[in-house]
Formats: sequence, C-alpha cells, structure tokens
Amino acid sequence: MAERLKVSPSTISRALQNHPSIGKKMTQEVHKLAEKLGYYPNSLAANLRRNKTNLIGVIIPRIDRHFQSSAISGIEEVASKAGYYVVIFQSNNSYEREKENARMLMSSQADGVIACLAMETNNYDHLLAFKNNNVPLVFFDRVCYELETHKVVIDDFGAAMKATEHLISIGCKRIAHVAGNQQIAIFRDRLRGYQEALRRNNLAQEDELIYYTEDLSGKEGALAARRFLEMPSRPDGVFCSNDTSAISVIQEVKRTGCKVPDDMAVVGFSNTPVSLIVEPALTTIDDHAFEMGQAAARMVIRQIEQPQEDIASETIIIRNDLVVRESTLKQKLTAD
Amino acid sequence: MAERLKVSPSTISRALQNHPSIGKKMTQEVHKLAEKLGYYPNSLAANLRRNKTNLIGVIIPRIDRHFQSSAISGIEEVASKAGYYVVIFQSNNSYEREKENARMLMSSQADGVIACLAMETNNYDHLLAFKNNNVPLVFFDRVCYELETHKVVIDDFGAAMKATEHLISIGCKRIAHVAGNQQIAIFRDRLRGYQEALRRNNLAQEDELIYYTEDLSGKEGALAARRFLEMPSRPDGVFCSNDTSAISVIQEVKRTGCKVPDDMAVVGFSNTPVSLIVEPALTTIDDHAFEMGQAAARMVIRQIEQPQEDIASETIIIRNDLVVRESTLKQKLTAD
DNA sequence: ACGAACTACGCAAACGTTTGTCTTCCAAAT
DNA sequence: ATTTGGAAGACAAACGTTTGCGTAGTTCGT
Repeated sequence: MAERLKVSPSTISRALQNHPSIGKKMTQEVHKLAEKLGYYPNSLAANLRRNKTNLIGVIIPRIDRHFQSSAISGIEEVASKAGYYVVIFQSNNSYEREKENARMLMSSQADGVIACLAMETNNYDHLLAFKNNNVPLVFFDRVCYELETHKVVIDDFGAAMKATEHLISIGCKRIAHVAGNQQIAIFRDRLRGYQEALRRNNLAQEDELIYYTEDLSGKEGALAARRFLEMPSRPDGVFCSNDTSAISVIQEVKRTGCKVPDDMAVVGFSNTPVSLIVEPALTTIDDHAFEMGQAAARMVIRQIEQPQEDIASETIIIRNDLVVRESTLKQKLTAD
Repeated sequence: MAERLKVSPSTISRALQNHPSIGKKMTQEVHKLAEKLGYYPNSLAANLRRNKTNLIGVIIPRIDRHFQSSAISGIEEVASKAGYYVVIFQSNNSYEREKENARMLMSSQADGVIACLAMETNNYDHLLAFKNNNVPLVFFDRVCYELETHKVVIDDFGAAMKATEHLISIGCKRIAHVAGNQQIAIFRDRLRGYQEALRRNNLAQEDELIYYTEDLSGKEGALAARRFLEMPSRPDGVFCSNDTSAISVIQEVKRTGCKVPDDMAVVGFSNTPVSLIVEPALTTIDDHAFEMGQAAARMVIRQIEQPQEDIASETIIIRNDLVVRESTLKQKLTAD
C-alpha cells in the first residue's frame, strides 16, 4: 500500500479526501504519489468500514425489453448524479432467480433496492428481508400490493380506459382485448379499465372478446388475431396490453387481407420503438418508462439519505399519454 | 452476528460452507439458526478477506440498444452459471464516463472486465490499469487494436462484403453505403468490405455513393436516403452499417413513392427485432450478439481461473449470417 | 494403560480502509 | 519562562469474514 512509501495509513486516507487537518504540502504529495503508482482505493474495505456501499440494486425481469432498459436508464441518470452506482440483476421472470437475486443484494449490502417483479412471483418473502434489515425498497411498474412499500406506477386502469374509449370515439362498436397474465396487477388493471370503458359506453362485453395470454408474446398476439378474425361477428377494434402483441395483431390482420384500422383498429401499450415502424404505425399508451425510473431512483435515494422519515409507504403515479397514430386513424372517420 | 448466539466465529464460517472438519450436528444447527435469524453473509468482508469478488464488470455504451442488451444477456447466462455476478456500467458513448467507469471497476476489485468501447474513445490509458493490475480484460465488438488484449468480434469486413455482394447478386449496379463513424474500427471495416465487393465486381466506386454519418441514427438514415434519391443517376441498392439507419432509408424511400426493393434494395446490419417489423422486412446481417456475449464471458472467466496461461492475446471471431428478407427480394429477379 | 491418530472446534491474524482520540511540535499569549 | 492553543499527523480499533495452526477431547491399536 501507498502508506509504506511515506508515512502513516490514516494520513493517506485523510489526504486523499482532502481532510483539513492534513497540511497542504502533505496532501499534495500524497495525491502525486497516488497518481504515479496508479493507486485505486479498495472500495470493498472502505464500504466495509463505513457500512455504506453507495450501491442501488435493481431487480428486473429482462434487460433486453425496451420498457425495462428505458427505466434503467432513468434510474441510472438520477443515481449517478447523486453519487450512487446501479447494479442490475435480471430475474428472467423466474421466481427462483428473483429470490437468488434478492439474496445476493442482501449480501452485497446494497444501500437501496428498486424492483420490478417477475411474472412468476406471487410470494414475497424474499423481499421481506429488505424491510427487516432497513434497506429501502421501491417497486415500479409490476408492484406488489401485499407489501407495504414505496411504489412508482402508472394508472393502468385509467390508461386502459383511455385507450378503449379512444377506440369507441373513432366508432368501434365491438372491441376486443388481448389480456396479459392475470396474476400481474398491471394486466388485471388494464383488463378492468377496458371493461369499465365498455360498461360506461354501453357496449357489448362478451367473454370471447377477451383473449387471455401467458406473456403477451408476438405469437400469442397472432393467435388472438386469428381468433378474432374467425368470429362470426368480427370485432372492429382491439386493445392489446402491450405493443408486441398489438404489432402481431396488426401483421396477422393484414396477412388475411383485412385492413388496419378500417376493418380493425388496434391500440397497444408502452410506446416502444417498434410502434413507429410497423405499418400502420401503432396507436399506443406512452408509459414514460424513463420517468418511472427517475422517480423510483429519487424515491429510494431519499429513503437512504433521510431514514428518519416515517413514511410507511408512498405511491407515485406517473403521467401517461395516449399517442394516436395510423392504426386508429379510420379514413371514414370524417365521413361518420 | 450469529456467532454470539452459540460459539466461535470461525466455526460459523466453516459450518456455513459445510466444511468437513465441523461436526454434522453443529453444521445443521448453524444452518438452522442462520435461517431463523435471516442471516445474510456480508460479502464485502468475505471478498475483502479472500481477495476475490466473483464480479465481472461490463462497460458498454448503452443498455437500451438491442445489440448491447443481447450481448449482456449472453454474458450473464455464462457468468451466472459459472458463479459470477455481472455488474453493468454504461458509458453513454462518452469517454469521460468510460474513464470513470473503469476507475469504479478498479476500485470495486472486479475479477474481470468485458468492454465495448464508446464512440468517443480514442485514448486507452484508462484501460491500461486493468492490464497493469492483472485483471483480465476482454473486448467485444468495438474493440481496440492498439491494446494487446483478448477480443471477441465478428468479421465485419467479410460480412459487409457478403451483404454488398448479395446486392450485386440480385442485380444492383449502383450501390450506395451509409457509413458509420470512421473512428470506430467496425465501421471502417464495413466500409472497406463494401468497397472491396464493388472492386471485385468491377462496379462504380464513387465518393458520392458513400454517406458518412456521425452515429447511424434514424435521422441520418433519412438524410442519406434523400441525398441518394436526389442523385441524377440514382443508386439501386444501399448497404447500411446498421439496422436503424437502414429502416429509416426504407421509410424515406417509400415516402417519396419509390419501391423497396424494386427501385432501391436495402441491406442493414445486426438483425435487430425491428428488421422484422418494417415493411418490407429488412435483409440484414445477423451478428449473433448473444453468442458474442457468451464467448466474451467464457474468455474472461477462463483468464480469471487460469491466470498462468501465457496467452498474450486471443481473438475469437463469431459467425455471422446474411438473413435475406423482402427488402432485397426483387420481383423481377426471376425475370432477369 | 500409553501414545498415536483423529475429530471437532477455538485462537488470532489478516484483508484495506475509516475515524475517534492522543501525541507532538511549534507559535503565540501571558 | 511558562502556559495555552492550535495545527499536523500517529495510533489503534473497528468493519465481518476467512484460514492456518493449535489444542482439547475422543477413539483406537498395541
């Protein structure tokens, strides 16, 4: 270590952080030497001693989903500005991996945790450890209502209602829905929002108009589209719980020679980049993933730095917007 | 700590890792107690003592690019199977951030590092620290030829040649190129591959057929397309150095009423998901990002675990494939 | 019955920092 | 000349593990 080349260990430490009780000359010399020796402080040791790691752990399903990586970008932006590092753990939507990730995070003494739950997860004991050990925990998007924690979400119910009412406003009378896994609150809420919109507008609510999927994959979107197309009285609008399935629906509809939006209008959810590429471009809900990430990061950092706050739980709801594109721009709209 | 509830500190440690020199009964009791107390070993302390973190640091430009996140998925798969954790640092293509990331990685005592260089980077001193301190370093994709390290790449030159020759094979005579930042080796190589294909087939090599971009963004793709379309003798084929710009080219060409591929065939690079969504679907080079990640991870782990190996540098070249889709399926092809 | 060989565990040092307190030295005030 | 005070730095403990070695207690062979 650097100390042996000059003097004592504590002096080095203080010099490196420009502590006032160390002389100017000494301080400068130490910095010089550190430079020359290519010295890197061992943060393991420092963190151990200080009992603070400046680490924010993030547990998410998959990094290669646009929504998730946008949220992470938001988290990172806020965190790094505040002097925190972000370490990412993927659950791959597996409960076991999520549990393992939580264990690792506990072991690595993260100062705070941000999580978006895996599809499979319906037991939350592995996350209790954070609560029990006073490490701040913030959920976003796929949150857990059974646990009393801070959350960042969007109003999925309202957004779904908005999307469905948009379909109604352009004249759709029979509106179908491609629903996500009903274990997950956000997908339940989107289904409910869809139903509520129908109810308020006195439109048909038939069970067969709802296609339940496992994971809203493209394949399932195509299957849903086929089912809808084969129905005797075919729906004229579809609200899908994500963009991937919505795009698949569009493609499948077109494959059969029908027109989007004229024969069937389509609305997605999330405003991923592909929604701009598909033809016709997809009307969708912009869920502001980046902002969700920012809010979650700010929230967790506040908890880290002001632990005395007695807020048991706080929920932030991020704005969402309906982005109208061609997939719901009926040419006959003006004629109506 | 758990020890105070029973006996000595070392016994606990050994019991937790099922060391043979600890009695069955004792071992079981310790595990039980750990369970009950919700005990999480402090890996900071353990790592400090063992001088091994099981951490692999990854420095990449941006997590929300499909190529990068696929590569990370590959890295993670291999790493986690081998008992390593992956911690991700984004450079946002900024040299300063990359330097900072490298410093942090050095401080956190990562066992190995995998890096994909930022656009801005053309000085490599910050990465020398790894070499100097014997922490294995593997580059992938955007590698650095000035440093003697292990690398995982694809044959960008060959792939570009393959792509361009494919355009030639479908009858294109005037082939343009949307080139990436020429500071980066891979984009230089792709340009060279394009040129070589033209040379070998005795086709026109005009400077104005090459459109140089800063970052191959969608916007730049559209600008390139416009330039090409306005040329007196319009190119009938375009090879773009990435998918984003290629898709923009397709959209812009269509916007002006021209047909892809009949008026202008388009080839991209990377086989991102959007290449399947755009119409016509994009012919592109599949660069096997996931496999690159896997290979890089295997490579760095091998170096970590077999430090005696005297291999100064090794380069792995991952297979790449041309994926032919409608953007180069000329209907007149059979007529030719 | 005596020592050898095991078994099962404790002791203590070490990893590289941080930090509260103590010491030393020197200048200024009395 | 003696005290006072402040500046600059040293000492040592502590963070929570791991690990080489030592040492009781037990078992076994003779």
